[in-house]
Amino acid sequence: MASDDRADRYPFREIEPKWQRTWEESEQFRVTEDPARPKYYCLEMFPYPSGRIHMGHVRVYTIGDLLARFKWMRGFNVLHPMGWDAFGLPAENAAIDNGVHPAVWTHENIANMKTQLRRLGMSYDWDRELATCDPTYYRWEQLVFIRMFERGLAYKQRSKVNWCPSCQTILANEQVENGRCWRCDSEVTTKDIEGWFFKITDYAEELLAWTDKLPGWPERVLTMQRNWIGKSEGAEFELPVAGRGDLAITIFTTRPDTSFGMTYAVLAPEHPLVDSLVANAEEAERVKAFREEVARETEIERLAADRPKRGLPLAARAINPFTVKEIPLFLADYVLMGYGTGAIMAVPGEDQRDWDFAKQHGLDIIATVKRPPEWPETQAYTGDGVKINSGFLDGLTIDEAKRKAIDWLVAKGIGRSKVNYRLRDWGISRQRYWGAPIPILYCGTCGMVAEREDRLPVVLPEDVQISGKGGSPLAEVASFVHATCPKCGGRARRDTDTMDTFVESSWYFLRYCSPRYEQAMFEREAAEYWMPVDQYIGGIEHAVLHLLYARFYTKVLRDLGMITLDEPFAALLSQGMVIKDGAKMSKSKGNVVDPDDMIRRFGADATRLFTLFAAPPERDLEWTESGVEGASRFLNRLWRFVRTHGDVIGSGGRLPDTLTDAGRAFRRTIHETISRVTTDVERDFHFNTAISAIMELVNALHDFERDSLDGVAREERAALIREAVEVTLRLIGPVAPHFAEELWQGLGNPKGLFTEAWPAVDPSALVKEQVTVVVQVDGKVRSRLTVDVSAPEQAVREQALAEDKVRPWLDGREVAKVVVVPGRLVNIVTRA
RNA sequence: GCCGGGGUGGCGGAACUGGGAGACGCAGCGGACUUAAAAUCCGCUGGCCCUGACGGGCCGUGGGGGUUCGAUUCCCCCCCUCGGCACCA
Repeated sequence: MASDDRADRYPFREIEPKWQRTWEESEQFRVTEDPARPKYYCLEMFPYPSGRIHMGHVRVYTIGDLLARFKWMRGFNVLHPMGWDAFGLPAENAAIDNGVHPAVWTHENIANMKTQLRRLGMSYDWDRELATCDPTYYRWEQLVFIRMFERGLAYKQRSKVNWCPSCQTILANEQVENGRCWRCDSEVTTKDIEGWFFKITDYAEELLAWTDKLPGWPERVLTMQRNWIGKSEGAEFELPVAGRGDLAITIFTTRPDTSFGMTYAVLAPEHPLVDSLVANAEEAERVKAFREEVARETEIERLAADRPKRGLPLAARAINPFTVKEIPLFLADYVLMGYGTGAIMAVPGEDQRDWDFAKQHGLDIIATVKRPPEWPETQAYTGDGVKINSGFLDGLTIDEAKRKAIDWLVAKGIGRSKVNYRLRDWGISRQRYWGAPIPILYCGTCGMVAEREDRLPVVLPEDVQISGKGGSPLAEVASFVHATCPKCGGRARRDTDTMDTFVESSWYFLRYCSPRYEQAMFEREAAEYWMPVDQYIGGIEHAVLHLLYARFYTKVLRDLGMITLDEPFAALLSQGMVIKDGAKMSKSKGNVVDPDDMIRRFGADATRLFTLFAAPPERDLEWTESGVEGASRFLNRLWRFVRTHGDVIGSGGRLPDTLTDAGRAFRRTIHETISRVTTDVERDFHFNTAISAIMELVNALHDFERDSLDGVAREERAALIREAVEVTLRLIGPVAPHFAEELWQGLGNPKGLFTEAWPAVDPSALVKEQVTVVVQVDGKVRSRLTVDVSAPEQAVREQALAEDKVRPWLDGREVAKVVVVPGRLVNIVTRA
């Protein structure tokens, strides 16, 4: 037992708490703005205080800490803050289950998790810690809410919204995943109620345009956001209803060029025009039955692929304005009220859905694009081609025809070009307690009124009965609900909804810049200095949630004149999940690894080392205990080396002017390692290969120590070993900070490791006199040569051709060509 | 269906700009130390084949084609897989 207490193992249980205390007491990672130094804002997505950290947290925060410490050593002024995304449903559920108040539960969890993060040795500026449930925090988003309300960017509307029956609240579209609640996985239903929305659709075009201007973001995240915004360009125009001069159906299409092929049109079942289109009571009855049939489908059923399309023909007919022919009208479930105009022109010739529907109902199909000869008769054609059967569009390409068709619509005054987005406004009302109150009141005389800014914050009351029975618990708190009207002073009632917790996380990165500032959301100069976040790190699950909301909110703050900033996050790193036995860690699978347990058994540094080493950051990380043991073994090996060679390292002084061959080779390894680790960390985020390079250096150090006793002068040997050790400790510092700091200061270095500069590459150490050149015959390696770097190409070629191992391969063949890549290889190409 | 990742030893993963495939680590095997084990240290470790041995050959980065003196890397087609969007007109 307790084998890790043996003398040949480093005492992480002593040194880790020791250095954590020292760094904190010396306020080493406390920062202020300093225009003289380049700034680096390193931010990891802040955690929800669920109670305990998990391996996913360890992974993100380890990556962030590595970068922050690295940037410190690179001379940056580093802002590396931490805080708590403290509002949200789990706190309320805990209250319902255990009777503990959400505030109490949340603060206890924060205290726990803070202790855990400290045990990992994170370099946070704890002075900037914040919790979003604090009134001094959320008061500012209430202020912004009011300003958004005044500008129409926040509005209240009754509409069909996503409703989670289990969480008893509205969900934003982004919070519904495959028809299920993002948090509790219950099936989402729809509900027709009033709620508050942020007008994110006003920013759809800008949010989309900037996805092409964020080179530091991973492509997959940008793609997800583009898909989510879902821009489509086309035209909108009117179809007159035959015999009804008063009625026209507006449709949206991305293919106005195919208008001559429109052989029918379709309305969404719930389209408002339908009631005025029905001919008689009998038809009204059929429409009603059809609507009910469609409405019965659940969200999940609607998502199922290859459903047969349900349709109902109407007696009324429309007129295709291009052909001036009457066409049938249908209601069908494949047309959605929520997109475009809720009505389409159907072109079965060039749209597979319309084709399927037309076949089902025996409707006409007209091709308006010339098909390739081998095109099957059984499906719509969506490819390129020349327009046919299309009147004045005949002979044009699709793009030309689109433009000409739109021009024609505009000239006739019945249509226009139109851009549609899939993105919907952000529903932010939550019928729950543990969130920031919406600062709106309802007055009998003045109606809906925003709270006066000088009466903010609207504080969330603490004396609340939380039943979980539904409806906002705030509605039961008389002292909260009854207030005076900010306008007339009369009696008014407060809005009892709270804001989506994603509102708090949409600006916390700005608050970190001046977390105690009392005059505004943030101190402008501080924010202008620190923003944007230079490196943001977090999980892919927020690709279209938090990361879209935060981008939107930042643009709103900019347009409110609060800051000049277009985008909050210059670069984003989406780290992969931590998995075990091939699956995401979960209690039900029983494959959860507890960070505290790892820290207790292997120490924070070995845990950190393993999470960085086992996989590149953006990929999933398979947790293996033997891997952690390997990480621990490496640290112990280095520890033993430094401890048992103290005398050699201590006696290491200035390097002699000239080195032995062995010494020069070793020194080249040292400096090549610095170079590799630096680019791996700084440019590529290849932390795993950075660590393997350091491991190679340590291996080389052992070899050099052993092999240099003879043949290398004692001064040279000691100086090189010292250089190698000091370089290694500085390189491994950001990965295993306690370990490196202990050894570093143990060598008698007076200053802390993280106030030291990152090691610099000595270019002269990289110079090679000789290189190994591969000799190939017809692309296959047959020999290797060691030649002087300066050897002329001709000489290398001749030496290669004369090689003993090469000549047999040339026997009976003629040399056709010799390719020489200087310093790399010679390829001798032969023919019979 | 559209968009975006990815596919390399027993495993995690490496490979600059088209130039030695498999770095580093895990697991495994052999040896040293030990009464023994653990720990540690040294060595081997893609597959197939030839050789008594020293050595050597062939194959090999999802599959098929192509470009090239040379392809894990570039181009075309296909398969598998993960993620996003999706009766979105």
